[in-house]
Amino acid sequence: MTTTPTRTERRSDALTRRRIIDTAIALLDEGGTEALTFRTLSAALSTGAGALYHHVANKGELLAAAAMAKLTAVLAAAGDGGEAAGGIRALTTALFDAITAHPWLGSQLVAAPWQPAVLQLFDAIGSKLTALGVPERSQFDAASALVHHILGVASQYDAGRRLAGTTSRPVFLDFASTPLVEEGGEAPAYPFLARVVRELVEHDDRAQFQAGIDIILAGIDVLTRTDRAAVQKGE
Amino acid sequence: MTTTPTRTERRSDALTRRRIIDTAIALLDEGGTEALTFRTLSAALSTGAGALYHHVANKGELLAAAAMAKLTAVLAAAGDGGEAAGGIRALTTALFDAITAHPWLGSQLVAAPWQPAVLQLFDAIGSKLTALGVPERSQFDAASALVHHILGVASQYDAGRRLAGTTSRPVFLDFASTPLVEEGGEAPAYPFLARVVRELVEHDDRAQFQAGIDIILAGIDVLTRTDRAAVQKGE
DNA sequence: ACCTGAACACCGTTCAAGT
DNA sequence: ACCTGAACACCGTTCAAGT
Repeated sequence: MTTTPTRTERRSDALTRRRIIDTAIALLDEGGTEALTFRTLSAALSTGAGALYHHVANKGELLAAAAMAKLTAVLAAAGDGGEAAGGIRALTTALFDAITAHPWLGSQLVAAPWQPAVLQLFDAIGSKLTALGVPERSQFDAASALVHHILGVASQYDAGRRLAGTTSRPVFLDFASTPLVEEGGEAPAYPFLARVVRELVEHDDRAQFQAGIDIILAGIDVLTRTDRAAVQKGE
Repeated sequence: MTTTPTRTERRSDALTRRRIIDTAIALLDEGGTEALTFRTLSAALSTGAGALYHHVANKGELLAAAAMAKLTAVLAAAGDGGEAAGGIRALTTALFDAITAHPWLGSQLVAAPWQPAVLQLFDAIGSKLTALGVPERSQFDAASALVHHILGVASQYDAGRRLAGTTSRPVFLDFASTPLVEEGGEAPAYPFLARVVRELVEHDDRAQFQAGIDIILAGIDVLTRTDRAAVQKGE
């Protein structure tokens, strides 16, 4: 109960980089990207806007740090999940759920894909591919394909959330596809969209995400078999 | 030579939606996203900033219209490319090249994935999948996976370009991966990254993009065969 | 060394006033 | 109906002045 305060952190409300990032995450989780401002953040911390610059370089670095903290927590919570293909599915699904619950995370990963958070994600996926037996020369392409799929879905989801403010998604899709389909009079200008528009509206985001992962995993499996066959033939 | 001017467009410099969008595209192509402002745009058009709002609703709509115009041009220039898997490769590669040459296009597609431009892209890819013989129930997932991969790569590329302003990419990657790898003392914290970091730095973006497309196409092929076998068995 | 908060240099957008 | 351009309500960031 009587914890001895350290020299650097006497009071629990001392302004520190960790506390800034945690508060930023809280604001982002509650109100999305637009809720985080150096003004709202400094107000939440009961300090001046300029004070924050003593602990973070700028807003980009702050967002990257927030994303890194969040991603680390998500990956840790997801656990190991095993080393087979199921482990990759568990990891990617956990990430999808995190992005769904915290859309700002997805948009941040997409906005700056070279940030540490994305590198960590890349590494987590790549390690599992190695354990899965994917040949060395294909691991990089395979990991990239999986990460790109996650980033692509992440961008979709964040935009969908932004849209939700103005109109519900099914309504919007109806609006978006109808003029395209009927344009031109006779033959539909966008035949494929016209045919699958019902699926577009009614589909389950999560199931579709996993279907995409499965397609990529199947492709990776083909790559692995091809490579093994080539090795056996002596090349 | 003596073209009769229409009633609505007497002078060639009349302020019109088409001219606004074309000028916006020119600014974006020259200086990237940050070069397009209602102030720079109105200056380039020799008009007031407020005048633009008589022809476009807001900046989001302007960017969506610019992306749509650019994408339509790209898809038209790419031609049909045939209906087989090679047609999809031709189409996606043309898109990659367009995003490489005009990074603002990629970031705009990523920022608002429900915009007409993305729907058009989705349709173009979906139509080719139909012709390729992908079973009806899998077309949506397959098209989504391909579009997501394109969007994922698009986000990577735009961010890479933004980085290029401060430091070259190889240097940045060295900076980004080194502390991660050496952290912790003995065992590398990011074993996969440490192993493939050379590939990360030296890889060819275009080849990697195509490798990703090939992985997805291989996965789609597996899906197609599985479905055909199921149909033959009677289900 | 850290914090304050007014000030600066931008944005997108609006709107009374003109034509 | 269209255009003008000053004004408004925001941003991220800086910096002299305090403690």
